[in-house]
Amino acid sequence: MNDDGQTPPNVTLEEIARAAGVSPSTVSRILNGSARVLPAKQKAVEQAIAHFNYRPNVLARSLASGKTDTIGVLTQTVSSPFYAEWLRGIEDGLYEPGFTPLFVSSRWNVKDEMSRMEQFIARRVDGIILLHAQIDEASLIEYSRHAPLLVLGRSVQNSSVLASLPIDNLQGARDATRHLIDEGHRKIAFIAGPRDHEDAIERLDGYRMALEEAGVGFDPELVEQGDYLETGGLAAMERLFVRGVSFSAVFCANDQTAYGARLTLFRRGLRVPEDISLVGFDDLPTSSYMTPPLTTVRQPTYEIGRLAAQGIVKMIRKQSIELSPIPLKLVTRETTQRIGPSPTPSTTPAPKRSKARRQQ
Amino acid sequence: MNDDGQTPPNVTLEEIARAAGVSPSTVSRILNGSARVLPAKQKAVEQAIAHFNYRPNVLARSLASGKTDTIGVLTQTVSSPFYAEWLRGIEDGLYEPGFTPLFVSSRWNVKDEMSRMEQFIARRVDGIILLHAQIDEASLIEYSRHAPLLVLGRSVQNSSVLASLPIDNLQGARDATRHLIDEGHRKIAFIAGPRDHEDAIERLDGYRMALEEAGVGFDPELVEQGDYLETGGLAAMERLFVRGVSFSAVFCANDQTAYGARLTLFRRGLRVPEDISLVGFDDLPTSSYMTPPLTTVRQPTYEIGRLAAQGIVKMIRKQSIELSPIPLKLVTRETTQRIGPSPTPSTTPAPKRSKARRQQ
DNA sequence: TTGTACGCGTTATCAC
DNA sequence: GTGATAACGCGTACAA
Repeated sequence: MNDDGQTPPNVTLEEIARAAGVSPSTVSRILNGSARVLPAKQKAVEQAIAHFNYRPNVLARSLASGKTDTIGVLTQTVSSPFYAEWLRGIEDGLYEPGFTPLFVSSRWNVKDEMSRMEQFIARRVDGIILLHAQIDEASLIEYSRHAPLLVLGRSVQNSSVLASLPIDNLQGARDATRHLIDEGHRKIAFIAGPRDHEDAIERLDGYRMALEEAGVGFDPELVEQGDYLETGGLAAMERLFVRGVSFSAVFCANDQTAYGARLTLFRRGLRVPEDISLVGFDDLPTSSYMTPPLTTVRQPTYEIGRLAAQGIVKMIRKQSIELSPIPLKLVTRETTQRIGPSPTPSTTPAPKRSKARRQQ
Repeated sequence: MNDDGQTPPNVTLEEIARAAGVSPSTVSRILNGSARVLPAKQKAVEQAIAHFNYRPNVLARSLASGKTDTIGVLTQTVSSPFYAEWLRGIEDGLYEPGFTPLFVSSRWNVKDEMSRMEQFIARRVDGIILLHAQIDEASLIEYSRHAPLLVLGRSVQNSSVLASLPIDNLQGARDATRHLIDEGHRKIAFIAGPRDHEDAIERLDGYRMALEEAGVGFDPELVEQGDYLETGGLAAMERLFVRGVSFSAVFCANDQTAYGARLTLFRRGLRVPEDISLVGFDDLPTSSYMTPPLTTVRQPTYEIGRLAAQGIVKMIRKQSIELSPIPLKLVTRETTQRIGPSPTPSTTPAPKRSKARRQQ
């Protein structure tokens, strides 16, 4: 255990105290600013700290103080471009109040989600943010006895230690579909997300609702199953053609699905939007760089992430918070186009051009 | 401090011991399997654990044992699609050996990088993986005295506690450029990455080297400055046109840059690859879904991440590791096309079609 | 095989 | 203001 040159020379608070000729408590006080100390001692300690390059042991500190300044963040996968923005927002929002996020992925698996939650509790995180968690509500309540929980993209029975920030997928999908209808489309296909995803179901519902509200009627034939991934969109689009159904527009449950669908259209030599209009959902950073730029429903993920970070911190500090559902907004770009007998007798409506949106 | 129904009912090892009628050390032994215990006691303890829903306090455990089973992962930004794959690989690779990654972003800022390193050390992580870190080598060596370091995308003086896994950007860029030359291109523009990024410089060098090797010669006029982001690619491409230089192909320092450049081409009504060939670098998951699918240099990021995870674990266990530089491979898709007087007297070469590549 | 006692590095509660 | 002293929850020699 002696210094062989390789052993980490981790200095302790006690050694600093000895070097500075004060007691450990004084050093601790200076470190935390928890009380006034004579300037002379203050200086001596600071010099010792600098000299030995002392770094307080976070674990010991947490063990003694009972708080870790750590927030567990349960995401489905760190690698999805969609979650990435959320994580960035959370990280940024947590930075200023001095908390560190602990990101883990559960791979869309409820069992994994629960084991990750156990890990969080074992690590004594001060709070937890869950993204699209599928854990049942009873378990959430149980977990919330250990640390405040903030659930994103879902609605649960709120309490002082369990909050939720729902996202209005239904409204977003309805707006998008209505936009296509307004542009004259009647045969609008839909490529759905995973059957067991709450938000995927809501988006399907929004699509259906808009159709019915407009008197167009919902046609199951026009719906194909996707999986929120590019491959799924690609295959679903292909099946739509193989089945021979006719349509002038396609609404995809998310942007990645739209990317896949767009490739199938390209393969088949169909133009977007001249032949087929295309709409996505999420507004991923790259969607404004699709060819042509994708019309989609924007989810302000980064901002939501920041909101969530601020929210969980407030909960930890036992302050009350109120979270109103996040509204989504349609971003009209260039993959949609008016179709059919135009109400106004224009000859060839020029394709609209919205300015390219900046990506951070 | 009494149970008011809200206080986290965190059971301790000692309470388990009392409930099971054994000593704390016995419980500890059972938890860690560090010694044989009478089946009867074993069972009693396990029942108590289940009954009280006991979860060992990770902090206390780490403080006592001196290891945290945690790996600090310093990334530049969690939100980049490029890093996302690395992180996923790292997380997966760390899972089996029982380590937890601690992801933090330094936002391409050396000062942030160093403060994050301090945090890692303060948290007593068992090892650290750095992605594209710009910290000077002397500091790295200093940090490596506290925990083994593995540096990705860079080459440093290796030791038993400091390893690096270089990525051969130069070779990748050279291959890509050579491919364009082979296809008959002579005027090949290049949109560079940030001036202070080592890999960006290497890619520029590879481009230049290929040109010189082929006797085409390097022309500074054909080089524009980008920033590895879509906006940068968009603007750089635009400047290329404004400056009036002529070219038949564009090689972008990374895929995101290519996305931006592609949009400018679209805006100007130029077809890819019929009018201009386009090549990227990285092979992001969405690049195979670009319209048309992007020819690019593939970096096996996920696999590199797994390799890194395994590597750092070995270093922690004081096993020797050997990391050979990662070769990159050109993936020929549909944004490049033969040009000019074709050596073989074909009339109109049909655009090549590679099968769409799966994403994860 | 099992229990006791101490240490891990801090914070917090006391007196002084 | 400052310094002992006792937690914090667990691992682990050491002894039994």
